[in-house]
Amino acid sequence: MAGMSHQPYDPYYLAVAPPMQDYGAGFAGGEKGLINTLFVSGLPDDVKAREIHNLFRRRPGFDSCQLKYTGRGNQVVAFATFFNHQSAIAALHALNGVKFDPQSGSSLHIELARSNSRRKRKPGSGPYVVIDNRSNEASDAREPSSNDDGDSESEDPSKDDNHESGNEDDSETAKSGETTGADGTAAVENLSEKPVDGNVNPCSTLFIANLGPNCTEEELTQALSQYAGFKMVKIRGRSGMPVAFADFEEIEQASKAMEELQGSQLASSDRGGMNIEYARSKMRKH
DNA sequence: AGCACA
Repeated sequence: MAGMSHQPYDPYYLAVAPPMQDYGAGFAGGEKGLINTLFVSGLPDDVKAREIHNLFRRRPGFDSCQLKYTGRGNQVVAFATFFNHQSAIAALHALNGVKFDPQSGSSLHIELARSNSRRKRKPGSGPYVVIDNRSNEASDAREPSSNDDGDSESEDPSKDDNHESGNEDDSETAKSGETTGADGTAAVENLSEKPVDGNVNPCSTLFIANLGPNCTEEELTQALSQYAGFKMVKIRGRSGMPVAFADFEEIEQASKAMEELQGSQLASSDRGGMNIEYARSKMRKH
């Protein structure tokens, strides 16, 4: 967990926010000037804010979202805000193009928002909010901003109030084992304990499983190339359950990619999100 | 849970 100093960057996506807004100290964003909000369209007009929230809530670095009835026709759009730019990008790649409603066949179109959501996360407000600009229709779509998420999983609303800046790993890093001292010293040696991430030894090659049958190396490259140090990805075992190996220059870079892409779903996937682990051995040089 | 290429 120690000093990873540089952020990966991707020239395609380094969108810079217009300077006219104030990113004050209370703003949820990390790196100032970078877009960390996604604009979501292609939603069915009966979409609920809860659904949007469920769509994004598991993405690493997710902060909050809002559903907006534009008032133009029945168009509905949504904004999802993340704690930093890269998390937003990762979620974009993970969810762009996925079928949102199998019945209607509508698929999501996700892009970076033109500007960041300025909405501060107030202590009282829920994880999602609805803005209804429709003119005269019945206000049947009001959503309480409380937790009626549908599926109840372990969620702890009490710990996501204060992400001000630079949260490299705001996720659950140390959960099993009290080796992380409150004094800041993280003693990471506990011999009689299985690795925290359920994984083996760190490796600069990643093993990626739970891919859909028609996942391509191109698609994976799309998602992976946003991370610094990415070299290449290879798909193996095309029969039934394809897996992939993604090679990075450095272990730290592989770790970063794994953290952020863990569980994210590719557009091609017909199952859940990717399952990423360190590979057992480094990809051989080509 | 599924880890290849040489």
